[in-house]
Amino acid sequence: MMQNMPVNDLKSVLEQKGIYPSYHRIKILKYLIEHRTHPSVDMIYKDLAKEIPTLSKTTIYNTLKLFVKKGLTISIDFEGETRYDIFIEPHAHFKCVKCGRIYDLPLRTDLCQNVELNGHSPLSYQIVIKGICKHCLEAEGENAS
Amino acid sequence: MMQNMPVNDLKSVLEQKGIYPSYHRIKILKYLIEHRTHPSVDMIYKDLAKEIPTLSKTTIYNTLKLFVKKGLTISIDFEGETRYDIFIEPHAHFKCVKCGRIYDLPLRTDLCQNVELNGHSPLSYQIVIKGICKHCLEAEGENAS
DNA sequence: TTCTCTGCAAACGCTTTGCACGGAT
DNA sequence: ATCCGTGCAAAGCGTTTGCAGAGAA
Repeated sequence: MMQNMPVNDLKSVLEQKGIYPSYHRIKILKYLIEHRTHPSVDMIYKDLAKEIPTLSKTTIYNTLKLFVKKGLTISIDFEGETRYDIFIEPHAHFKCVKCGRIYDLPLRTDLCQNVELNGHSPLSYQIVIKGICKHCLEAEGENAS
Repeated sequence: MMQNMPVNDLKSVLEQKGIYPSYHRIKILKYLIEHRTHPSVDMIYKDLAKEIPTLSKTTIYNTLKLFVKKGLTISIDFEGETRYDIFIEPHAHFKCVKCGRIYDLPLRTDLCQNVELNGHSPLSYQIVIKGICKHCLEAEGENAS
C-alpha cells in the first residue's frame, strides 16, 4: 500500500492540475495514493482525523469535489455513498456483497465499443459489478470442507 | 408509451413472481410498463398521487424494494437517487448531462466477457454512461446554424 | 383472528449550504 | 486589503424505520 511519494512530488501533482497544494489537500491526495480501497469521505475523515484533529468533513467534501472537477480523481456511486479513486484509466469496479470490498477490474476493450451508442455522445462512464469476491469464495470453500 | 396491458395480465405478472397483486402494486407495475423513463420514487409518487390521493411514498419504496427482490425490476443508482426499470435483460444506461433523460443502450456482447473478473463471481452489474444525448446534440446543431 | 398491505411521522445517513474565521499573497 | 482554504452548524434530500390502522383470507 505504502508508496512513500515525497511531499514535493505530491505538490507538483496538484500544481500541474492547477490546484493550490495546501496542507490538507496534500494529505488527502497522499491518502488516495496510499489507500487504493476506493474510500468514502467518511473513511478518509476517520483516518486523517487521527493525524489532523481539527480536520472537518466539509474540507474533504470540498477537496474531493475539486479533485474530480480537475480530473485528478473519479467518483463512483454506490447505493447512497460516493467513493473516490485516483486510478483514472477506464476500468470496471467489482463490489463484494459479502465483505463490501471494492476491486478494480481491467477492461479487455473499451466499453464504448461494446455498447450501441445510438447517436449519443459519451463523456464518461462507470461500470459496477456486484457479486462474491475471490477472497470470500475461498473462505466459503474452507468452511465447507 | 401507452401499452394498455389489461389489469388481469398485470395481476398474473405479479402472481407469477409470488407477489400479491394489490391495487397499489398493480398501479405501480402499470406505471413502470407505461413509463419507460427509469423513474425515481418521487416521479412515480407525483404522478400516481394524482389518481390515488392517499398514496404514500413509503408504499412506493416498499413496493419497489419487493419488485427488485423478486426480480421483476432492476434499480440503478444515479448520484444519490435510485431509478427503477422493468427491462431486466442486460443493457447499459445513458444519462444525458444536459437534459437528464436516461436511455437504454443494448450491449453487443455480455459485459462479463469484456472484463477480467480475476476470480470474482458476478451476480449483477450496472453500466452508466454520461454524456450528451442525440436529442441535445441535434438541438445544439440547430442553434449553431 | 391472523397476516400483510398501507401510510404517517420521525429518524437516519450522506451531502450541500451559509457564514465566519484565519492564513497567504 | 483581498482572495481563498478551512470548519462549524444547520439545512436539504432521498431513504428507512417504528408503529398503528385498514383490509384481505
